[in-house]
Amino acid sequence: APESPMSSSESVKSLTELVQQPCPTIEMSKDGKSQESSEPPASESQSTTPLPLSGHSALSIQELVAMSPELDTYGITKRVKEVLTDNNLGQRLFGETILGLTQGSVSDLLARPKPWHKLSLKGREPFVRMQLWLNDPNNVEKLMDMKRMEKKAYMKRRHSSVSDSQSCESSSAGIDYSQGASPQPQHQLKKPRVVLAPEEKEALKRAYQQKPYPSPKTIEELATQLNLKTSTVINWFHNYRSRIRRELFIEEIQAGSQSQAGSSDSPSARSSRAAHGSEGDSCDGVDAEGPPEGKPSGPEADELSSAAAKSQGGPAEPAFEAGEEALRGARPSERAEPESLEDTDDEGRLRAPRQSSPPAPPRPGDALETLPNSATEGDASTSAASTSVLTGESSYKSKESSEKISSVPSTSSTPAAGSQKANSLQSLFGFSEAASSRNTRDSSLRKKKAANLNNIIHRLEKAASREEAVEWEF
DNA sequence: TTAAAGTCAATAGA
DNA sequence: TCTATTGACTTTAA
Repeated sequence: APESPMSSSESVKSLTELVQQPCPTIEMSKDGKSQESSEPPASESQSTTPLPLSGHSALSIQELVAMSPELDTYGITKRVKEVLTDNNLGQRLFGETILGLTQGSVSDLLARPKPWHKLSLKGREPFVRMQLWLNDPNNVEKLMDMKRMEKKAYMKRRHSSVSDSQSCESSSAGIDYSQGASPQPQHQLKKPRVVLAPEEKEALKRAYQQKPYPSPKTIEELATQLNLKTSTVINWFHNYRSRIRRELFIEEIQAGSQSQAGSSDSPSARSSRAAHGSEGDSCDGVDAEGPPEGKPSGPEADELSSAAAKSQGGPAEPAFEAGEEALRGARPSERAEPESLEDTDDEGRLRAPRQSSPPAPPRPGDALETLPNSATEGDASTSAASTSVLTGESSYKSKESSEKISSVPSTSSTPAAGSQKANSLQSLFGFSEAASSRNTRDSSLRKKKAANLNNIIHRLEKAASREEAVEWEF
């Protein structure tokens, strides 16, 4: 990001002006996909930002991001969701035209926003775009227009293709057809998507509980036992770790916002929260937040924690047993000897489901639950420190910041709004509603944090083994 | 080099 | 048709 030579106050001002701009023009990007551009962060060229900045474009989006005050990502997504649903606008349209992201990414982003201070510059971009969009008084109209245009274009296309039977337009279509028609031609242009069986996921989760950062050897073993590609196992761990991390973030955010009792939730926002809350796990077993209304450990209960519990050597769990059975039948995977699948330390308790040893494996891990939740506590201070004059972006925030900070220090550093500058930005980046109030599920959160802590421990151990001298910060 | 962060895009389910 | 999930890939950061 371009470091701005401006003083903070100047940047506040310009940013304020910038974002407040009603935005007379929206040069719609021809196409949402702008990602590739990977413009150099320092680039001044405005042309590098194909998406509508919804405001004047003296600055590139990168610059905007760089000088943006801390934004309440959760509040922003909440509002965006409201606006979209209220106006019957889809994520795809919104994502492609406003954010330059695909539908899936948008869905993910809206459902699980990371706290601002946890985001990289790149990661902040969509939030800045969303904020700008929210501030644009004509945002909905514009999107509606887009929608209409798309529809029209679609109709037109369909029309022409109908009348002009032979060419179903688009060269790409040809590929698809040939692909579908003749299996032969190009051997899979695309490799088929791997879909892990529930049992495989279970096994991987248990492995994760045992070792969030498995050694290459362990990965190899897992892959062999589950009959998966090594890369699949590696990817799974990467994904799982990062998704667990995110779950923790939102847990904290929610815990924080609810602990300060915000009953002013708007219905739609509430419903959306509830919706994904009840969904349970978003990262497949990571459990977005476990049971919505405090069901302690039902079938839907926090998977992460239950996984931890499971891995603790608790009694065999029915579901799991079933899973093993399924795996046994489903996978022809010739499992190695009934030995510990893990090269794991001492206990080597983890076992992937295998034919030879159907009974539930002992599961280590429960102890985690009792661990202090220091897991993510680290950045509270740093983020707070990073909070600049620019902060104080939201009334919503400022209203709760103090409590939030005390209740959930690690969530998102919340600036204490106060200065005039902050106020001016409040109007800019202000959020109209209070945080949604939700029932806390402390234990769930605790468990997750414990898992995270476990994760950290692994890293510490790893680092220690490398004999690194480090100053640990937590 | 490795892990994290950020996305894509295929899919499933509503 | 829309949203959510998730394996894989790309980029970024350490």
